Amino acid sequence: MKASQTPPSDTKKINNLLEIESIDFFVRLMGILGMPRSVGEIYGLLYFSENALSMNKIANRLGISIGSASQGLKTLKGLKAIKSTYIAGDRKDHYLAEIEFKKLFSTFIKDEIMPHLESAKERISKMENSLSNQEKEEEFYIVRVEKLKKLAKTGSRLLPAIAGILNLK
Amino acid sequence: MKASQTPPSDTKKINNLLEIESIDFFVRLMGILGMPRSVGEIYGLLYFSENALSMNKIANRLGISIGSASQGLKTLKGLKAIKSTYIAGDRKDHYLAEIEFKKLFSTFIKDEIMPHLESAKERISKMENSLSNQEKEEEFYIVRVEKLKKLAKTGSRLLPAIAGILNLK
DNA sequence: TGCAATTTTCATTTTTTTTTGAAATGTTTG
DNA sequence: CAAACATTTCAAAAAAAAATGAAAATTGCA
Repeated sequence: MKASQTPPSDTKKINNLLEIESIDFFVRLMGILGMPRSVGEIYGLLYFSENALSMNKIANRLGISIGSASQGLKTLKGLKAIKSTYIAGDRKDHYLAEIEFKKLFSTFIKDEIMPHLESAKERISKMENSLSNQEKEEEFYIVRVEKLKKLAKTGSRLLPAIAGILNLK
Repeated sequence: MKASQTPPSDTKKINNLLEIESIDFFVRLMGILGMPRSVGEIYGLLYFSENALSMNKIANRLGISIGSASQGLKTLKGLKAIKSTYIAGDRKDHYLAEIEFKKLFSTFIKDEIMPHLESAKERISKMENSLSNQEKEEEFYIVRVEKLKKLAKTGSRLLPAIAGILNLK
């Protein structure tokens, strides 16, 4: 039990306006990316935390279960949105926000969106195969399938390009 | 009651492989955009339908309630992903898929994402205001707030740019 | 205008997703 | 290596989102 230096306020529930706004902000942002509330909360808390926080502190301050905290941290690690640091003389893992958002977004595109594109291409092939010989002749079906192929192609170009742009800036 | 021309197969449940694949495809695509299953189903059905379908036919073929169908069509109209056509001698509205996806995506960006950006900017201001005088001096807080502002700015540039690219292609 | 057809709305139900927390697993060090 | 601490897992509970369907509103035409 270390209690030498007063911990700023890491131990109790979130208190100040800044944290509340930050959490609110990231809960919404993560929400757009389809991430659960807890993921946004954790990131929002870490974003304005000057020192690394352990899982327990995070769960305590946010008032969420350690199960949620564990799961949320795992997700954030996967997105490369946080990093762990080792704190001398402490057994626990401690987490810091990765503040380069480009990393978060490009990981998101690469890991969450691109795989969909791959399976989309397969499904488009299936559609082509399931066209009857009659349908294969019809302008209507030809155009629809072409459009889908073009969509997949555009996606395959555009998404990595976006991820790339993010990595420059 | 009109029954002069045999309706292709609009009346009964979805049957062929092509429709199944199409629905599957668009359910997933709409899912990525955070839209409920019914929205993807409706669009997927319309996408390979050569003739316009009424709400009732849609609900019937998909086996969903008219409430869902109504709500889903409303969403799709909002996204400009479908258009209504008038069919002579029929009171009902009939719907066709808008196959220019660019329209769908740019509407999505404009209507679903950009508004978030606006409120994000407000929230960033709130964070700035809630910094204590002490915090205002600290590098740490200055950097974090700056990063957020940059994020908002990048979003404000990049998203409309993407919508623009889609509208050219 | 009045009526029947169509669509929308919305309280309720169903389904899906997220959270919880206790047990299992893993890890460090005395 | 054992025991104390930390983390993960996962079945069950809670919460959130979506679908249902009947009632209300709207629409168009006779």
